[in-house]
Amino acid sequence: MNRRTYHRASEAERREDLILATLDCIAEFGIQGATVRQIATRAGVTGGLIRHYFSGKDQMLQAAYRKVMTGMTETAIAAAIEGETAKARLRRFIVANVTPPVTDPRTLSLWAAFISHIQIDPSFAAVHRENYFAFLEALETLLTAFFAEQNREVSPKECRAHAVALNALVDGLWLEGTLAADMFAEKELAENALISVEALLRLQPGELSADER
Amino acid sequence: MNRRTYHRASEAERREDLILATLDCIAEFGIQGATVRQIATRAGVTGGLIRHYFSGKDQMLQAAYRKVMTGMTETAIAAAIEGETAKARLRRFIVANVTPPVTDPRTLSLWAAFISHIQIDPSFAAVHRENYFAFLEALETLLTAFFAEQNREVSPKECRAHAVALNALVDGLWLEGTLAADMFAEKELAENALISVEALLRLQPGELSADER
DNA sequence: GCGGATATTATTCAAGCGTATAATAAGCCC
DNA sequence: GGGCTTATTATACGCTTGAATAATATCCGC
Repeated sequence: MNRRTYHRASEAERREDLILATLDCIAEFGIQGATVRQIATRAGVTGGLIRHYFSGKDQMLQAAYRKVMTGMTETAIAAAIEGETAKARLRRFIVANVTPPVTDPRTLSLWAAFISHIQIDPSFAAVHRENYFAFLEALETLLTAFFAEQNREVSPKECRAHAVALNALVDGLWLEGTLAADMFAEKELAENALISVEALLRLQPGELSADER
Repeated sequence: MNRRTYHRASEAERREDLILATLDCIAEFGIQGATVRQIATRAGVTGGLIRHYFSGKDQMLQAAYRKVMTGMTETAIAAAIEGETAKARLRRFIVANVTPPVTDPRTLSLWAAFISHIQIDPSFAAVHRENYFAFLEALETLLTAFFAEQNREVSPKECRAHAVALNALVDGLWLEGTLAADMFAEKELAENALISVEALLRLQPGELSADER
């Protein structure tokens, strides 16, 4: 007859906990295994609470998707701004995307689970689109600054095409490197990424990849 | 009291039907919506039959995963062998991977749904690995032949690195082009792919992308 | 065309699902 | 520290799930 004792948390805190628990469950059991009860258990609460913070399970999943994507993009952007020159910033951005914590099997599982829902639920498509544009724009900005720094004239159209190709390469290496992590040493993947990027931009070999710090 | 009339199909035929129905359901309703009953309905049979051909739902999903992946790889390989020179074969292989029917939202949904299960179920990881190797090896073979044709000496190690980068680029463009199909004209994506590949291989601009048939 | 083998249907089962509602413990204000 | 608000628990509900079983329609060899 005795109820569980509990702590009344702040709204922000509780929502965060629920979202993190959602991601844990999806990563561990798949989107099928991420049930309301499982998530609640993981968050240390009871199932009913979810409906107090979200209008339903679907809306919570969507919030979780946002969290994953902004996490990935922000990690790479944060790494980039540490660089002192445009070249260094570009370089750091690329490397961050093929290096932990971005290359993480768990993150990839989550990403894929959400991607597979894009065609089914339009609200997931919107989240994807937001983040794709943010990533592409970040890349384009880095590129434009880099070309300017090199006194190299590149039309906006070319710049966009380069951004699309770089985005593809980075995404692809991220996939490969995370799914077949045992095949690549951590440095190897980053090295390949830099060499490939300098080739894509028609730079001199070593211009990005040479081990300058 | 009257039972449905039905047709006794051959094992191969029935398994095929069930697998196709499984893919339909995953694409349409997500992996959550791909229930035994839904799949059976789609295949025009009743639920119980699934257990007659597969030891369980999971094994059927795995068979469906195999089907999707071999389909994608084989389409690209089939396109490649039509080429007369090594260069043409490489070119056709690349283009096929960023062109319908490979760039198809449905295929991407399926692919992503399965990818998200790799970390959960080791048997899915095995399927992924098989196909990743097959794709990488196909690419490596095409590349080796191409370099030989060009009388260009490239060490096996370099060749492998190039294959990894090309694989990444192709996968990434496939993702981008399929998820944001409205942003790219069909030719535009293939054009970008070819220009990027020739850059990655340090070829002369236009060496692959110039509109030779 | 008949009989036997079996592919397929029909039905049942227990478990788990997302959601709704009512009871209650927690913590802040005065 | 007593009362009010409400975050949280507890419980119940109606459905759906994957799987197991029994009944039966189909078709092949003869």
